[in-house]
Amino acid sequence: MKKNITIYTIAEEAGVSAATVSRFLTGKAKVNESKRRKIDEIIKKYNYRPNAVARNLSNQVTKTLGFIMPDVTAPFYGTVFLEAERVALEMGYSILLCNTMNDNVLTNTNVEMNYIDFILEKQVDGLIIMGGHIDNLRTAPEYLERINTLTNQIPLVMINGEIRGLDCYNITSDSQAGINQLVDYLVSLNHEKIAFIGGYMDIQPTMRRLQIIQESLGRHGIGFNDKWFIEDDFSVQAGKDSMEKLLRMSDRPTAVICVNDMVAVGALHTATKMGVKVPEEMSIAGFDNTYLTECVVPEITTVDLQPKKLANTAIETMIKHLEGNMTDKKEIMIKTQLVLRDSCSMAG
Amino acid sequence: MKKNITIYTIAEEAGVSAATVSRFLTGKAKVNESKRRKIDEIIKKYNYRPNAVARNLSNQVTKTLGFIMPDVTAPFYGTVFLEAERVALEMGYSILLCNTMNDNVLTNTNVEMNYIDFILEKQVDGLIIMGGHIDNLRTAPEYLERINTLTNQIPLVMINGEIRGLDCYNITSDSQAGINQLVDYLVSLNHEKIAFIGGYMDIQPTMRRLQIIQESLGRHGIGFNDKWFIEDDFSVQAGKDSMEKLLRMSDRPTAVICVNDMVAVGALHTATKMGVKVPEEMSIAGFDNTYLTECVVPEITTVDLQPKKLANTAIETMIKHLEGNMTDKKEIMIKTQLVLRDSCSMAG
DNA sequence: TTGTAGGCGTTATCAA
DNA sequence: TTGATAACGCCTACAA
Repeated sequence: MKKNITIYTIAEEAGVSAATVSRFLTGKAKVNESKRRKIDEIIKKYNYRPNAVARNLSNQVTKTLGFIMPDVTAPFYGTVFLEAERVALEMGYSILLCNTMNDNVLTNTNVEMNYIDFILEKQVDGLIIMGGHIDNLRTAPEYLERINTLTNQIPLVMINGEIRGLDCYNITSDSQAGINQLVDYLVSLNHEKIAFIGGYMDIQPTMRRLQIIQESLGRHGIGFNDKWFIEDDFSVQAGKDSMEKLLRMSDRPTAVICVNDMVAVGALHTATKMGVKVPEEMSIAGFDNTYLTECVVPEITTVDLQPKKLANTAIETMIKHLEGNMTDKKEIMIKTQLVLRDSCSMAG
Repeated sequence: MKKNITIYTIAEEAGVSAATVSRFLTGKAKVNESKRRKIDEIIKKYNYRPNAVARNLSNQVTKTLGFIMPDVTAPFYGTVFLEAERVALEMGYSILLCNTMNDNVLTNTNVEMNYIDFILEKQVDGLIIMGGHIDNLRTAPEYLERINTLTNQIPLVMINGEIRGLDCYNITSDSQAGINQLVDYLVSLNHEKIAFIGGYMDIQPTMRRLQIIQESLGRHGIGFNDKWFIEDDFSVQAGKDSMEKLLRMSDRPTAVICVNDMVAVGALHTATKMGVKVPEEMSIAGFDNTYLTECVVPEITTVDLQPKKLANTAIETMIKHLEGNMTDKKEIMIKTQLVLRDSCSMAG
């Protein structure tokens, strides 16, 4: 049972009080030059590091941000997280990450709620939530209630969440612009039979995208065939399965917009395997502009959601808030933009 | 400045002492049924959660594991992390993740060393390190020194690290079996001109894999042409560039083993774009068996490193150690295995 | 079964 | 500029 090296160990050996060592450590008050050197020496001798737990308790601040998301493993989420971590670190904060993917997306909100409690117990200074139940159209009432009380307990930033009337910051991808560009582009390529695959109907981003597509098509006087909305999840496998369904139809679309790049990659995979040439016989477009789009041939045309921008806006907004530089703007939109690659061409 | 709700708030209102509330919370001692109910009621009324920071300080234990890796965004690492998080959570631990990717892989070890200090300050109970400098053949001496002292400060588990003589647990992929299978397979397909691309020469996994390939080929009486080892990093782009170099050679290999799946996907991308048919004209194999291999056409033959097994072995070993159920086995090998898909065929 | 008191490692206040 | 001392919120002997 060897004793911990604490600020007292250092103080004693340096012949000063703990308070002085503390001042040396925080740099918040002057310390005599000679004592300063002595303290520094002892600290090095013991390889002493201040105990962050004690420090946090004393300061009532942890310089830690909770980050809840479905799954870092998905390229889009991963990119957002990595950038968030980078920016946070730069600003002296660290991130406590929780993946809720194991939670059932459509029903059980227990995991996510437990995570929230779990994170709060750790006394994070702020909480960032991306994706997940937060944008489920039929969010369980008790969950909504929980989120609501949450906003009184801790500063909250939501990334692409959709719950209205919540007292928190919302960083949102402005899908409108990107989708309009995409639809205009497809129409300019003479596509009129356009499908939309992937995503759950119950979840806002899915519905929202579909809606905007429909409106956008409408502006060109083109209708959307409901049969060509194939609901599934957000995975590569979903893309594979959905594309297969489309290809088995007697009346096929000529272009497919996918709810994200993973689905797009899956769709491309199936089309290619079934001998349907992309883009000659079938155009495919994705969402997110993750690195996946550049892994496959043809490379996939997609809508860039600027994950890094999303991330650093979220972190900076949070930290500004925490450090008292309040922003009055609670709603921040991040532009999206069409990225042209090789997976779309003239409708056959 | 509203007051925090503490164990005292609860105690007072429930008409008991803080100690009793604490007992209720930890369940480590009996408390009278009626008081028990009263306490429970007050806790619910205030939505009270014990402060983990204070608890950690008091217990001298954080139930938190530090996890250092290069980049969660890479599918292999991401999978390992996610599984680690899952298992840890199940066992009552949480994970503090640090990505060192921003650190320059070949030179600067400062970031990684800073991360270590940073994590130690947070008083994690154990540290898990995967990839990174840890296996650089020419690790800076001061870094080695740091790692060495580290093993005296905190339990350490390394995943696929390669520093010898360190007093820590090593969870290592037994590449041998998988690679032998792969080489045997390629040779059985009549390949004799086999290339190896991606990875840094200075890093153990790269060198190790190359070595095993050479030995394995040797057993078949086949030599390895050094010109066909193309050094680069571990990215998709590396695969693209390396394949292009190979294809520009007058004397081309007929099969390419890639240091990981990302490189393999990149290699496939370039081959396809340059009109070289895979696998008919060029066989490609990867490493890791990440989901990427099933995103592309043809799907990629690869060596499965069992990332989940790696992860839960690491976590379980660590927690067993922490909770006193010492294991004497410090070196644990995880089997690897060839996974056949569609990217290899008979040498033309 | 319960309460009191001291400790976990820092920081901050107040005198000196 | 420095040193005592009292928080910070919880846990755990020890005593009752």
